[in-house]
Amino acid sequence: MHVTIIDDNRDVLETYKTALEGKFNCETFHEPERAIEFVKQNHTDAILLDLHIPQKDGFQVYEEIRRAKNFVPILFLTGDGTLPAKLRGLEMGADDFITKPVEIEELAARIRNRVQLTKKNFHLNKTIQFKDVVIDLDAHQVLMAGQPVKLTPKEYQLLLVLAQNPNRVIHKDDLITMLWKDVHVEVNNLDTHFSNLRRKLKPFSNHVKTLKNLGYVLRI
Amino acid sequence: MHVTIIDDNRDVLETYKTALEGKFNCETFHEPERAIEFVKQNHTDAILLDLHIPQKDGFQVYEEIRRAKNFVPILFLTGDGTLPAKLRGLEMGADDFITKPVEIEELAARIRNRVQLTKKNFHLNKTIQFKDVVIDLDAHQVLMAGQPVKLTPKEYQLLLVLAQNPNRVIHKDDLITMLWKDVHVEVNNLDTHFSNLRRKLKPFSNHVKTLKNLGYVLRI
DNA sequence: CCTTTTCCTCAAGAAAACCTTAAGGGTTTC
DNA sequence: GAAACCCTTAAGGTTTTCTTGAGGAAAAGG
Repeated sequence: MHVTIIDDNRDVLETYKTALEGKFNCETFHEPERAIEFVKQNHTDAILLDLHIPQKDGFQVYEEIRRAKNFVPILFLTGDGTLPAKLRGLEMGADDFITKPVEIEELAARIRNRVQLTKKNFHLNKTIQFKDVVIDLDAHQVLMAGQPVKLTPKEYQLLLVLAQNPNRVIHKDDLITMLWKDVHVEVNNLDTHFSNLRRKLKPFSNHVKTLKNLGYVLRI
Repeated sequence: MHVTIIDDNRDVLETYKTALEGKFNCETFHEPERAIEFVKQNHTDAILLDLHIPQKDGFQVYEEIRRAKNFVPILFLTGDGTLPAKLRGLEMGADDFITKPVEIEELAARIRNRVQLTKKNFHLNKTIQFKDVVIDLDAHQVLMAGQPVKLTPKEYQLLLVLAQNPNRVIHKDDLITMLWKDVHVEVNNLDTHFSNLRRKLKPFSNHVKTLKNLGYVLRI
């Protein structure tokens, strides 16, 4: 199981890393930017996030990661156990809010707990079905009326992101970040792929809605 | 939101009930059997479960409820903060393990957090509701009596600001600042958007009141 | 009751965002 | 080396949304 730990204090980072090393594979970061970049591009089962990191506000880091990976468990682990901080963290949808000091065993248990619960729920949506359209997330395949639809990688990625977040608007910027990382492309590029996707997905394509100035959403 | 609280100590039960009463609809039980029966037959958004209840082991109660309702959030709330208890509770898949004493605000936040996460996993969105109008924040969609209402971005923003501050007058200048930042626009522009919004929201629109020389307010 | 101010509605032009098509350049496959 | 496939960009057309001004209605204040 892979756990990503983010904390500005290298000593603390090292402490937790060694303590958890036997139980998980740990990746540690003391620069939030690096961490965000890593998390976007690699799989991780859970993220341990300290609130007080210098360059960026911890809550802000949370938001960025959450936008990129909607379902990964993010646990706040912090020395700031004040009520307002807790309330805000929980309010934002953090998967846990753990105040230091904490026993390593409990910390590990809470991480495992979160990963376990996420998995339990995730298996609910391995395939997305609507009318005669089946999106099989595992098989990387889309079926319409039983017939496979041939999508290019970019088209499939787009559909996948939307399908994993049905009825949730995904911003154009986020889509571009997810598909192209840091490479700059024209916004129109995205439009073109959507155009092609819609053509191939007709008549299902009227479920792929555009929200002007915002982004796209899969309405089911 | 409905919360079911289970604790053998009636005083404690009463304490938490009154403390949470303003925030949730609470059902309290000091006999686990009754609680299990109730939970099986009624809807509840979350369950607060004390470990040390006499007739039955708390973990056992947990298992029974979990079997009956696989996805309802169950939070252990207990005075027994020993590590083994915590580990066991988390290991079993409890949604949280809270050690008394705990501030009511945090408790409430943790309950809300768990309910929210459960919704998210079932792809249920954050919403604001007034009468038969539902504002779906994730989908950026407004429903009236179940029917979608097509709003332009500006209209949606206006409605959202008012809905997030119900019964509070928002000054025109503030609205303009929120929607246009530093760009200068005629005040009439705002009026026009409100006019369009009201037309689309009829008959709900009589809740959108104008206060001359002050601003607008959403009266509920 | 009249004046002034503020607000509402309508209509039309302007602006912005979006969609589609087509063409060129990579890359992979045969 | 050719063909097929995919990605990217530009350009033009289309649609949607924004903005403004004007006239009338409603409220406020004397």
